[in-house]
Amino acid sequence: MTDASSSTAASLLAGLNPVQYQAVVLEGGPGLVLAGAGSGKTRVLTRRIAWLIRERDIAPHRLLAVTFTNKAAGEMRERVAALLGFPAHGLWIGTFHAICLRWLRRHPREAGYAPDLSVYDSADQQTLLRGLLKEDGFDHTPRRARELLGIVSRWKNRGEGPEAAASQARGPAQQVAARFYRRYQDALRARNAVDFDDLLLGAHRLFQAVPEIADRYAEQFRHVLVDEYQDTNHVQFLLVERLARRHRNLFAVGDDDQSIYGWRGAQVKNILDFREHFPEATVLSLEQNYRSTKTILDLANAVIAHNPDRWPKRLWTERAAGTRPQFFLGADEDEEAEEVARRVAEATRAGAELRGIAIFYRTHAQSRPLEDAFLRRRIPYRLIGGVRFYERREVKDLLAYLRALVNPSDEVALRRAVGVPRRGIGETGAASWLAESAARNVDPLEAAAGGGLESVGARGRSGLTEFGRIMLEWRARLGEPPERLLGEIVARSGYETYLEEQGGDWEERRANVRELVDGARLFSSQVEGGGVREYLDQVSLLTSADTAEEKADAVTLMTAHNAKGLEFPRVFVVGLEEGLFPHASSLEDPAELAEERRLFYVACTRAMETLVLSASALRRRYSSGGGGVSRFLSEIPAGLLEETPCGDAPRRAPSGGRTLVSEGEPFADPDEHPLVGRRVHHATFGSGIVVAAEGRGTEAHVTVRFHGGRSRKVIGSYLEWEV
DNA sequence: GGGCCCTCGTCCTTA
DNA sequence: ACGAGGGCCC
Repeated sequence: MTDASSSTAASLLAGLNPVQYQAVVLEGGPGLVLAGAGSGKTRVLTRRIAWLIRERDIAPHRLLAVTFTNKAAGEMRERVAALLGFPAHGLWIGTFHAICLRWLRRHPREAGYAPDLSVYDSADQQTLLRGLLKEDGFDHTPRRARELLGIVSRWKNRGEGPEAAASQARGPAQQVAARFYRRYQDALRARNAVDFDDLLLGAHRLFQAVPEIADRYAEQFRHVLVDEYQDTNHVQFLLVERLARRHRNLFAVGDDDQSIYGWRGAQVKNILDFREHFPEATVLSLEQNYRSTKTILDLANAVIAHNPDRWPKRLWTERAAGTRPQFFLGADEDEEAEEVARRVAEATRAGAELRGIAIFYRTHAQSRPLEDAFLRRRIPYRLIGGVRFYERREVKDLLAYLRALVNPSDEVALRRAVGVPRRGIGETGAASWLAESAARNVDPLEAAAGGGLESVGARGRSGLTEFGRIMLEWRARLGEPPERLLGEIVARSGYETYLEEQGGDWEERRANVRELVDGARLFSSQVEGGGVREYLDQVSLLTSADTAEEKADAVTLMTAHNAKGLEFPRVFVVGLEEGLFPHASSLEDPAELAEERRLFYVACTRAMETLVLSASALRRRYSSGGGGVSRFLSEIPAGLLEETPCGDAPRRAPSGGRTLVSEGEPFADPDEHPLVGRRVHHATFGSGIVVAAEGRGTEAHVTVRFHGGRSRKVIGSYLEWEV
């Protein structure tokens, strides 16, 4: 489906089915388009924007389009330009977060912030909250901080402040969260910082506090278009409702079956109640799927049918049945991954392109065995998400310098910057420095440069003074392009030398540092007037998909959440086990379980031609093998899924890495080496994994699940044991 | 005491 | 990859 550029009006409407057509040309009030998976909603959105600009003469700056990722925004912008034959300058298109940040930058005072505010990512949030918890003697483990931040985030996404939270907090965790909600907000404000939720909330408060500003935007935006409407939260609803109040042209596109962000406050309710909020709304339903073969669609439909409270619809296709989706069970995660890699290799021998193949999993931690398997077979892959480039330590270290320069109140950034490279200022020294600066009401960098801080020990003082001086020098040069300042920081802070001294994978880290500077250079060359502030804004709102290398022919590995909105000819969904997918934390709650099922539905409906599902009998980290295969598999009607063996030949000993040791050896100290879970090799049956054991030493009777899922009881001494 | 380096256990999903 | 905890050095 390529939208070729053309200059005739008809071409904007050509090739659309009747409902798509109606959606593109919808006028005179709000519209909700229920767009099933693969029903061409991106096409509808881009054609509609182009149509409004060209056929209805709406100036681009009077259109606001909200997308779910920056990448989607960029692609949509390009497609619209291609349709129009010229770029739509001035078009407001981006994620809610990016657009809200833009408003906060334009009206910081009215929103209650000083200019140059910092955007805190989840790591910064944790650093901040953990500090507060520690101060008050509360549990300040990362896990606890994450839990509390999750609770606070849900309040924020409902638009509830600390008071409302305090009055409704139930149970010990919520009460602690409510207590620290206020303090956390105060701490953010003191640092002139916002977290991701505050971006939305801040814009909402801005519109409430200064209705004239809201009215101005509501007047400006003749049309407001929102993609992935099922994943909007209450505050986002309030924002679009406010912006569409004047012209009533809210155009929402979404699919209640693909709502997968309930845990961060999204409410399907926004779709289900659309008619109540906008009684005059036109509701259209896109039910023809153009993406998947019939069997894949049938499978997905069968699973999602197990969810209650759905907007009634039935997705259909004209496509042929195609290849029946397959399932296989690996003995453990390594074997499962190995089988995925084997099938990928097989597909490429049959002519498949690697870029058309994707592997989806529930959690990032599952990528490791897959990466290993692809590395062993020398199959190129690209990993989306996981440890993202801009979350790497060396990258965050250097960006902390820029943040601290831009926003002198950003203590999280100041502490980080002063600590790397080491300057003799540790946690205590930094705390004294910042406390004394605050008490004396002086800028921390000025105070540091002055060298007169009494509370900082003699040993760290010279390092701190030097840090303050150099930072002040750089701060005076904030008008320079980001790459020049970054380059300066790298060179004069001695950061690369520091990396080298740290050893380990320092060369890779140094490469990342250089890539960071190159990225900044690219930014300045592409963004007009793109200074350090704009650069920081951009990197703090990047999505994991934004940094992916597009051109490479490689298999794509990502979480099912990241898969939303994408499609691939060949899809693998791995790790289908109770406790993993559905995730253990969802098993108690029917609503969360339904969301897991939607997530599985999203994963399956990405597939165009072939779909392979898999699980492993034993998994080291999560359900520890007790969970069994996912209930979602049993929800698939018998005829729609073909059970296939996992592998055929006994595994050859991998070259390098693992080694097989001779019989008996691991039994030298059986107490230190539990037998269950060990990988073994048998002369006749091949390799497998121990699932049960009786006795110990060479006399042990062990049950082994071999390749292909067959289990056998054998004597320990007949096996080679992998270490 | 403070700074810093080492090892070891833990990690769901994200703008 | 990150923090906690232990040990070493100033």
